[in-house]
Amino acid sequence: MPPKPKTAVSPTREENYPEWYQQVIKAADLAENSPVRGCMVIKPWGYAIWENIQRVLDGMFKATGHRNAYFPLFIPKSYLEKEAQHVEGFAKECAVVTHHRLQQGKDGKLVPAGELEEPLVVRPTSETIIGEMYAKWVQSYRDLPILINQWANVVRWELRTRLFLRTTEFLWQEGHTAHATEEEARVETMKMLDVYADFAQNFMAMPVLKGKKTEGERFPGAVDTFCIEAMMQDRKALQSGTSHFLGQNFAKASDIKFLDESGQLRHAWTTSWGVSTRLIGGLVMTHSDDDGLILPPKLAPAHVVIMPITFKAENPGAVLEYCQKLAAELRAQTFAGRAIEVELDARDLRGGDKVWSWVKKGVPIRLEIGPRDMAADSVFMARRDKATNEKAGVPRAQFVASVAGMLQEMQDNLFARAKAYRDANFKVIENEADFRAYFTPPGGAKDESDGPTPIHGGFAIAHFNGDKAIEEKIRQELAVTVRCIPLPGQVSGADEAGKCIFTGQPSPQRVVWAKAY
RNA sequence: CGGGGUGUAGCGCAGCUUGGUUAGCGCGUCUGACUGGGGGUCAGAAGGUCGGGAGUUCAAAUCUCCCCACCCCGACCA
Repeated sequence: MPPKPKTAVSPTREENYPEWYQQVIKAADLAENSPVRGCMVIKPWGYAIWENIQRVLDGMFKATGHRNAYFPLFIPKSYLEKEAQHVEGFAKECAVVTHHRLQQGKDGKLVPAGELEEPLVVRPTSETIIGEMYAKWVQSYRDLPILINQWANVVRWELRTRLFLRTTEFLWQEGHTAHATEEEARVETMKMLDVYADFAQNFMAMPVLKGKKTEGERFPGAVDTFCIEAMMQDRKALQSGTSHFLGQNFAKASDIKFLDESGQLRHAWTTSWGVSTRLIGGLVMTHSDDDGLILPPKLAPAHVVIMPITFKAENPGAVLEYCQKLAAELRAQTFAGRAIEVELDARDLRGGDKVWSWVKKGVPIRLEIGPRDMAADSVFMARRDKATNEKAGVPRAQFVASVAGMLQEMQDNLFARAKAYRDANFKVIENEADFRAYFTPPGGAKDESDGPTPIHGGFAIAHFNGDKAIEEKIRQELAVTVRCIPLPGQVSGADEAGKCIFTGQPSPQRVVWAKAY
């Protein structure tokens, strides 16, 4: 029997970060791998987080004038072929439906039959089919803008997958808008980028950088791709949301045309923007520790868990009743615009198991309530953002009155902690030698073929003149890429001109380099 | 699709080189008792086509051949 681990999750982040990530997901019961390779089963606790993400974002989309609709899962192959770069970008990872029926074969097994005249592609994204519909809906400038979002699943046949971060099928939302002018479409692109940044920082408590992608990292078919980039605890970057200015590329491919005020026939300008279940991976890797998940209160499926301690109570029923009454009191409180969510866990489990199960699930506040607490009319409280054994008795009334404030404080603490970590691992780099040293792990391991490399590096802020060949060379040699060209004011010192650290050529500003998911 | 590796109980593994009675171990699971505010102890129980097929042999988890699946690395990616 191996020695009992000191932490609820093993290995620890330090020991093996990728494995730790998997173990946190398992310990928190968020999701598991499915029988279908590369696809995941999102379990209730994980799905509840997604539902909270959906609820908040959906409200933000509605508030910015968007409406939900739903477009088909299947896209005729010919649609995908309309935009050249788009084809190139997605063709290699499409699931294709070629038949519509199964028949019993000679050996009794089912074989596909009824071949389709035109194969259908399972959507990897919906620009093409939505464009096709918009072309019908738009005749006049009076029909614009169209501001639509859809919540859907998409399939990208990835070769290497990781729960939440990259799966063959994933859930997301994709906004698709069409506008009469370039200016309006550009404003829309930036507006939604701001919505994502706002959501990431104020709800996920995940600091993000807003920036623009380089040509190589751009969405296939887009004119400009903007992104929010977050730093995980292994100091790698996670692209957490994207907003694309598509110019007239898709409007031309799908023939979205309208007559303007002067009677001129013009192509519309379109945008698209999305975030996915990958955000849950970001949530895990931003806040969690070696005891499991830590949830920002605003997205936690439960804010408070109450565990009645009834084993040596003379009257267990009274303790339970006290807990139920407390739960009702708490539910009457609001936090961040919704009722406080309370779990009352009266399962017949040993105390330790029960407590640790909620620690691992990341519930912000845990209450253990036994006869002694009831007698004192108090609660015995622990917070997930503090040490597990740091518990204290608090008078019940005081706790109820302060719970919302405490949750907000935890939300703020998580953000502050994540931001401090990110800022501590931001480094302005002025020459190539320092750059290479920064991204070379201790011990000098080149890649991860001999196991995970120690946590190292971070976000490097360095001048770069945009040479694609150099970007590719750095990617090959160091597995480091330009995560984004930060928008003005996002990174202090990034906006000034200088010289590219690789070529010495003039560079208009510094860009953000990092290893990425 | 190239290189490497692994398939034995729910999970992790031993056994295989040197074939030999009812195939083991750890964890987990279930039941009960004692317990219990840092995940406890004891007793008992369930659970296996040894990835599949063919062959060699008196005898195959073990040797041979074929097939399948999965994992890791590379190329590609939200």
